Amino acid sequence: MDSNKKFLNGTLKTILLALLRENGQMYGYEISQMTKERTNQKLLLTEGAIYPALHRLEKDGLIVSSKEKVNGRNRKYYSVNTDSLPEIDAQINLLSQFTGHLQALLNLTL
Amino acid sequence: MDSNKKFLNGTLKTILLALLRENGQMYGYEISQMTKERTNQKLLLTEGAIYPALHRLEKDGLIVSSKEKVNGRNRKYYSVNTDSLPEIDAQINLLSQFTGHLQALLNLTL
DNA sequence: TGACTATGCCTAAGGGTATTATGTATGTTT
DNA sequence: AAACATACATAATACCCTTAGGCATAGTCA
Repeated sequence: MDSNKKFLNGTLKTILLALLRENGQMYGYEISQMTKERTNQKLLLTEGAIYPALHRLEKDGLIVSSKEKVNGRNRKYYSVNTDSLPEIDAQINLLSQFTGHLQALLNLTL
Repeated sequence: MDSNKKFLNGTLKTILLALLRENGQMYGYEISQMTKERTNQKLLLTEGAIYPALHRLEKDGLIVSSKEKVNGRNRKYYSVNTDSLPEIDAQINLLSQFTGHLQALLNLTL
C-alpha cells in the first residue's frame, strides 16, 4: 500500500507553513516525526520532501532558520517570518478552502 | 490570483474517478464546466489537465470511453470500469482520509 | 456574410516537486 | 561492536499540472 503519498504534491509547503505557524519553532526531523504520530503513520512527510521544501520556503523569505547544537547534535530550527504572516495565512486559507471543495465533491459520491 | 490550482497535483485523477462514479457517464468538457459551476469558479479543472488525466485513467483500465455525435459535435463519454470499482472506491477513500488529516492539521492553527 | 462565442476534442514545452536512494555524522542501546 | 535513533543533506528520476496553442462544428449577432 502506497498510502496517500501521491496526494501530497503541492500541499506540502502549505502544510509546513501551518505547522510552523502553530508551533512557533520546529526542525525538520521533528516535523517528520510529529506528523507521523499525529496521523497514525497515515501521513508520512519524508525527509527527501521536507528538507528541500524548507529550503525553498526560506529562499522565498517565508520562513527563517537558526542553527543550534542540542545534546551534541545539530538542529536547524525554522519559524515563520512574521513579515510574511498575511501571505502565510492566505495560503493556509486557500488550502483549507480547497480541501473543503474536495470534500464537497467527494461526499456526493458516498 | 492563481486560486488553488497548485493544490490539484496528484488529486486530479481521484477527483475524476469520484465524479464519474457519481454521475455514471461524463465527457471532458462537461467535467470542466460542472466543477467550475459547483465551486463558484474556485476549483478550475482546465482541459490541459483533464484530457491527459482521462487518457491515463483509461490506459490504466480504470475507466472506459465511447464516442458519440451529439448535435453534430463529437463527444467522448467516460465511465468507470465496473471491474475496478473496489480499487476506485479505495482510492476515493484514501483521498477523503487525506483531506481529513489535512483539515485536522490546519484546524490546529486557527 | 463575417466575426465572434460556445462547444468539444487534443497535444507539447516547460517548470515544479515528491519519491527513492543514498551519504554524512553523533549519540544511545544491546 | 553492531544496531538503532537522531539530524542534516543532495541527486536521479518520474510524475503531472500550467500555459499555450491547434483543430473542428454550431449558433449568434452585427
